[in-house]
Amino acid sequence: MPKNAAVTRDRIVAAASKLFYGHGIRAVSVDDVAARAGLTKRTLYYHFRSKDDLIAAYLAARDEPTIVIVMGWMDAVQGTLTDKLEAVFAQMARLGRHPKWRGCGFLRTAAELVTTPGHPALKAGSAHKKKLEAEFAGRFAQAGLADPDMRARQVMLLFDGAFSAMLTHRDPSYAEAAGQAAMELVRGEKVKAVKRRA
Amino acid sequence: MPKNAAVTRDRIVAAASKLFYGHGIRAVSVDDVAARAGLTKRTLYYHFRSKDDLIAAYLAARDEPTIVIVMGWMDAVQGTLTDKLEAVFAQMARLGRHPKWRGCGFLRTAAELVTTPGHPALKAGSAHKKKLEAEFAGRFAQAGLADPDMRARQVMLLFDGAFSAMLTHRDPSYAEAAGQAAMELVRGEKVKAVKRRA
DNA sequence: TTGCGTACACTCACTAGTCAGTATACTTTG
DNA sequence: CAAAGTATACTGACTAGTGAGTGTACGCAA
Repeated sequence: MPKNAAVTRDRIVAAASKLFYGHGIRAVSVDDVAARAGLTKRTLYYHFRSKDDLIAAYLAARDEPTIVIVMGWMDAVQGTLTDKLEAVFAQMARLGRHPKWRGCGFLRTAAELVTTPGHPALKAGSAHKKKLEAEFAGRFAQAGLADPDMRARQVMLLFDGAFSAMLTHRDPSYAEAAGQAAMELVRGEKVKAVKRRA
Repeated sequence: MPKNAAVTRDRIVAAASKLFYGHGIRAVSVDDVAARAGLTKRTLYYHFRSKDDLIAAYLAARDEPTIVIVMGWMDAVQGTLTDKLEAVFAQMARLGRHPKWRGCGFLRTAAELVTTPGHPALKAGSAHKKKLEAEFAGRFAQAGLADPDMRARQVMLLFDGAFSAMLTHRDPSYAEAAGQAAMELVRGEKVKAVKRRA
């Protein structure tokens, strides 16, 4: 029974997402993805030109939902900016405690594909991180920080550092340490913005 | 003419190091390493039990030299602690500008081997990062910071975050941003230690 | 009845690891 | 001290399996 092409495609991406995130890009074969999606490799190649295309689709599918989740953590908290930042990193630590957690899919993909500079998945990863940084910057600007862009960048560095350290040491407390640093950096900056906008 | 075993072993590790760092663990075959070392795969398997052993040897060989380099950056600077930190991250940015730079070998290996929890290479990676953190903590304690361990951890988070962001965006300026954050965190802490030690 | 979506069976290159055997150097023994 | 034996360091050819990607045929829907 031929299904709607978009539905099948989504099923393939969902299978790829589970496997690529869980085991890594190179560790997962196209056959594995096809089997998990419940169809043959030939069908997969009908919907995707190559494995590289599939990898790019995997990260593209993770972009928006990830940002919604992280910003959801932030916006769910009623309180000061530092309260919100604390929540973000606390939630990150919570994720890190889950047995199926395998770090940041974007960073791990960047690490694996480092030798193929123009790869669409790498562009997707870079764009994703920049979007997240911009979201932070927007929140920081609204809260009146003097240099919201700089602070957003610093928080992103702590964010990615926390991912890396949690992965390296399998210890979620690194996320909390990162949260403390983020709070401290932002606290030192508060309320200066009123003088700014000339 | 049979050579000294240690010499050959070192040549294999050197070849593995170049290839694993340059292309990634899974992207490099045992044949590739053997060819680069100028011997046959069978000889490589005479010196190493498995590819996993070779991976572990690769990271083990990078541990000490890496720490010496980073701490060398720090100790080479005559000046305040913040001057030293600025230098560390500036040197990091300089590395990132090199065309052969491929991020942090330890972090990339951790990302690739994430599905094999007990892997000796992962332990080596974790131990390496902890050692570097301890080196920072030692310097911070000597400089009189109130909580050198916490600050060292925060600096390591920025350090690994800078690696990740530089790799993601191919932009060394992230290391400089991380350096600014590190300096700010440490500056807020200075000289409190005199009151501490009860 | 066209063409979209699917499956089976296949290619060919590559992968970790092994088998059996060899040349050289060191050690033991008559 | 010379011959025989043994450990060391090494090789080429191989196995058994996996990798991405493809040629072709078939069924179903509009």
